[in-house]
Amino acid sequence: MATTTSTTTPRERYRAQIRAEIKQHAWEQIATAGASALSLNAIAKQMGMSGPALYRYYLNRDELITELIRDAYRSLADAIRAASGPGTDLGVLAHALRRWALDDPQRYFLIYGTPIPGYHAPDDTTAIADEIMTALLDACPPALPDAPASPLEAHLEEHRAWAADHPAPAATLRRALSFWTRLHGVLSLELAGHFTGMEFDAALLFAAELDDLLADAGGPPGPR
Amino acid sequence: MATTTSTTTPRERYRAQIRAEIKQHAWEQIATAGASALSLNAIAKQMGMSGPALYRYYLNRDELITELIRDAYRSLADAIRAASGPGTDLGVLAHALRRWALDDPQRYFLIYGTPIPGYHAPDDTTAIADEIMTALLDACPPALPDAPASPLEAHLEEHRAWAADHPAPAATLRRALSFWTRLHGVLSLELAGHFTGMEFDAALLFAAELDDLLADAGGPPGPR
DNA sequence: TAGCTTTCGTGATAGCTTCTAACTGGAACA
DNA sequence: TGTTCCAGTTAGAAGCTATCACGAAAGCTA
Repeated sequence: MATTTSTTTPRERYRAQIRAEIKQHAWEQIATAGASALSLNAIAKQMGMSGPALYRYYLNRDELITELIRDAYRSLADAIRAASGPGTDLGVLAHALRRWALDDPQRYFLIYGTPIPGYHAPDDTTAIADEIMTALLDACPPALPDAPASPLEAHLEEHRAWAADHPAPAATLRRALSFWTRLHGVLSLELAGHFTGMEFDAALLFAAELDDLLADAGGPPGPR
Repeated sequence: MATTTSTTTPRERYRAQIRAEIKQHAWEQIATAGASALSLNAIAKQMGMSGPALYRYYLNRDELITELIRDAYRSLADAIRAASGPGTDLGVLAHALRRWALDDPQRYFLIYGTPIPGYHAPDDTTAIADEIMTALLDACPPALPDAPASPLEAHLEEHRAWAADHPAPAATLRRALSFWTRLHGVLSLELAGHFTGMEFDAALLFAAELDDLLADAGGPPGPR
């Protein structure tokens, strides 16, 4: 039996484990009380040690939250990539997104929720966001060549730096943006509970919006 | 010159003025640092009095925030109503919504941002939400009678308690929901800064989404 | 006008938070 | 077997929410 000889020192392994344990408790707190209620002190007590001990592992509360945001982004990108493939369409991606969001709403809001005015997301999250956008563009069906370019598409033709390394035409960029904003619109309101008073099934609204997005690709009229 | 004889006592008037002043400082704090950073202590100091004094005017921090949420809802409803009228279409409403949102992003997020798991919005906000939804339904163009009913519309036909006092058909309800979720999707991501990296103009995306919503009403194909 | 009552603002205090500083004990390493 | 490094401790500063008891001021009423 080959015990995997790691290149890390015992101290490093211990450190990594404690850091992971801290994050796990942090996620539990966030899921039940939201990110604003996250308390380093409470985490320390749950782990059976005194408050200041955690500062050996995270510089401060912000650094921990930043890492949680990074992990959330990473997790979303993984979920999207797991659903992506050579023949995937937007529908598969959409349902992967929805399942990921419903799986832990507060994790979703950590990325797409209320921004803190002063706070800036770490740089590597933009790389992950790019990765997600690329998967999205890949899944977009090829645009119809005969459709007239809208003002937005003309604008995107000249402002496509965010998709510079993707060959998709402006019509596809616009489709990807609509996919993103429309599904986020439904998901965000659903997760925030804005539909609770009304008795309809948010899943059907999500599906209908998705249908519209897919229908606009093929030939038929699309609206209803 | 008739000095308006008010029915309120001096004490009540003073109280109302201080409460308003507190709220004003609260809005400033929220605009610059977000709602989670709102500090009663800091407000008291800004007003030149000691911390506990504020508890004469608001039971606690939550009650102040609740009132701010109520005011935000009220303000949104007023903005929508001001834009509404006998002949208004969805476009006018959409731009009123967008202007209101851009005017104070944190106020928008106070309503539509990350929900606090434990917190429940006050009951009267649902009444205001209904008012907004009614204005929205009123502005929706009459649905085409020949369009086939989608699964969502069939579902809405049976779950329309939230629009019980409005004669609009299911197709219109679906249109209103799409209007809400799509525009919120664009606005929310724009205000949260998720478009900042990409260089395109969010206003054009908003306009394009609005065009799609309006086009689906009239006859022509709609997509592009 | 005089006195009573209500209410406003204060300082003190408890308990929570983040975060720093100094110290101790033990594990890893040479 | 030392020596070094680091984890975790307690103490403490500064901030927060929130409660309490007190004094003072303002309004209401006789």
